[in-house]
Amino acid sequence: MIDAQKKSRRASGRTTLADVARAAEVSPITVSRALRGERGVDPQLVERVRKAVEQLHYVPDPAARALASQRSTQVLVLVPLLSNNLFVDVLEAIHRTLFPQGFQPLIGVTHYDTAEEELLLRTYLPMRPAGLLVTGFDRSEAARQLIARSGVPCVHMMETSTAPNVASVGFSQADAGAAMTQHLLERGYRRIAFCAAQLDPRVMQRAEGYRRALKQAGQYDPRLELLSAEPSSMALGGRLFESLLALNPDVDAVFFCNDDLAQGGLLAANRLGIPVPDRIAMAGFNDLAGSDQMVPPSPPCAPHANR
Amino acid sequence: MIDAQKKSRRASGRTTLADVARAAEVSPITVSRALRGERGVDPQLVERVRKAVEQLHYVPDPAARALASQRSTQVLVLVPLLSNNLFVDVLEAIHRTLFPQGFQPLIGVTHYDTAEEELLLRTYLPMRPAGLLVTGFDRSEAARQLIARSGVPCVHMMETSTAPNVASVGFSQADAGAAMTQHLLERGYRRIAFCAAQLDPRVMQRAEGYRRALKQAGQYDPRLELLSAEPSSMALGGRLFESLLALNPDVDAVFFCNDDLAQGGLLAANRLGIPVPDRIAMAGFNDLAGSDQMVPPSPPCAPHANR
DNA sequence: TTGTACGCGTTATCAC
DNA sequence: GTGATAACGCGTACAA
Repeated sequence: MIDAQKKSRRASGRTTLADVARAAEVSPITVSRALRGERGVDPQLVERVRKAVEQLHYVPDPAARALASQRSTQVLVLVPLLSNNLFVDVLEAIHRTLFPQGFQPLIGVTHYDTAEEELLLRTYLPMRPAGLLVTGFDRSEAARQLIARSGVPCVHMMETSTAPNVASVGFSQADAGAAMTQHLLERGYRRIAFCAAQLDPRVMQRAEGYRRALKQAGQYDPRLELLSAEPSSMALGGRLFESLLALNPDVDAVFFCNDDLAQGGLLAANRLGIPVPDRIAMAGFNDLAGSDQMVPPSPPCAPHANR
Repeated sequence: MIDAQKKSRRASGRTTLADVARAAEVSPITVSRALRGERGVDPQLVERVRKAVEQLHYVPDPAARALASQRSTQVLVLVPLLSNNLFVDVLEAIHRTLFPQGFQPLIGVTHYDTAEEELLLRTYLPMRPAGLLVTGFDRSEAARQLIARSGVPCVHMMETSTAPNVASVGFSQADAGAAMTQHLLERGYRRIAFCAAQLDPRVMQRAEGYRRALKQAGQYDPRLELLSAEPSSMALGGRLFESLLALNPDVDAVFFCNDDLAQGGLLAANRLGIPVPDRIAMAGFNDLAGSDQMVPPSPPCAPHANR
């Protein structure tokens, strides 16, 4: 039994890079380079390494990697909710993109709470994720500094920014809100209400777009805005719709800030025997599951990107 | 400039345990013990350490911890889907329990695909998670062995097992399916259909319970079972319902294996002008969001546990 | 292109 | 109860 066989007191039993190196008769660093696909390694050695890896069933240790390189392969992704399918779709797309490249999404849920987001950042940033994806720009100053000082590359999702050194991917929520309102105006509706819940920044930006479009058309009436800070739900959509009708009997269209509210509003209208869209038109947002099953159904949307 | 100050070529700039040890004038291992709340450390030293940690803004390095201890603080959680709110609720409950205890859920989505689950295990088990939560018992033999050989403590969710050395938390899906069917029988329904999608193990177990109850009552008719391997959705629920009526005009009740199917079936009935439950009764499963907004609404459920 | 030497930051082991 | 020492498994820096 030679030296290489002597057992350490702490042996984890794990096959290590050094084991592979011995088997392939190269130095450990060559194995490391070969495994990470670093170029500039003799193809013959790469092949020797590959065989040794296979024979020994070698699997790299992520913790040792992270410690030595100061970077893990996890990508921290912070979303407000999982109960809104919009974010589930986003997470699926992120996984489909990252995972095959050797990165793993690490999901954190903020519940639209900046304090919770801050806590998640404090917990996960020390893991030195390879990247960070956050939702929108609404966060605590402390969170902003945590991100900046961590040095972890950060991309903002679901909103856009033109600020320098800020990466973002999304669309203008305000423009989208204005476009929806404009569409209703073009269909001939004049008393267009806006029903919203959650009141997160993106909802408020859509509200801003709604106002902009109506003011431009000279049709803006603040009484037609019904905002609730409650979490969005079908039940709330129904209640908002009933309140709206009671407060403004002359309303002829409703722009719900999210599809679940719209679904609830539509079901309430069905219950109350109010014809849609003859008596009142309804518009939703985000094309959530089930909207195509309503009575009347929402029109088909263009297929989502990145599906 | 003394020895302790000499800069390594690779200084990461990070404050380390050793820094804290110097500041608190104790050895590194004492800091380590104090921070992990190991008992048997002099309270005065613990306090000195606490102060030094605060002054230096020390944050432990998870990678170094994981490497030295062979255990991370992440808990791998594998669920089939995020688009079913049932699993989102489960994940929320898991987070609420683990996170305050210093563990972080690491979410993986299998899409009911055993190959995908296996790949996730191969990717994440090398991170040496502190624990593993998987959904049900339906997995590849390779996956089973990966789990067993990893030595990571594993709990199975959503189903139960009496096998030795198997930890599980859940209820009997078969018994639940039988109970639902029994309830419909007791209400006087006789031609009770079962509409299912996805056909994952838990759905099939509920189907088994459905059959058991009907056979026992002498009312079982295989023609009343409508199973589709498609993913569950409201749209599919509507289609299944329409097929069911066309194939079995005498059906007087439907047990949908999941609430989204039931919602779709109910909306289809509304569209077709079929009175529910007068012409046909409907039952769903899992109490998903929105079921209380249907026409007629689902009766209120007991509050979920662990909320 | 390949290798040597060492550091990454922490915890296990064992002695005191 | 506390500490010295040596891992843990890999990547960086620099030399050859």
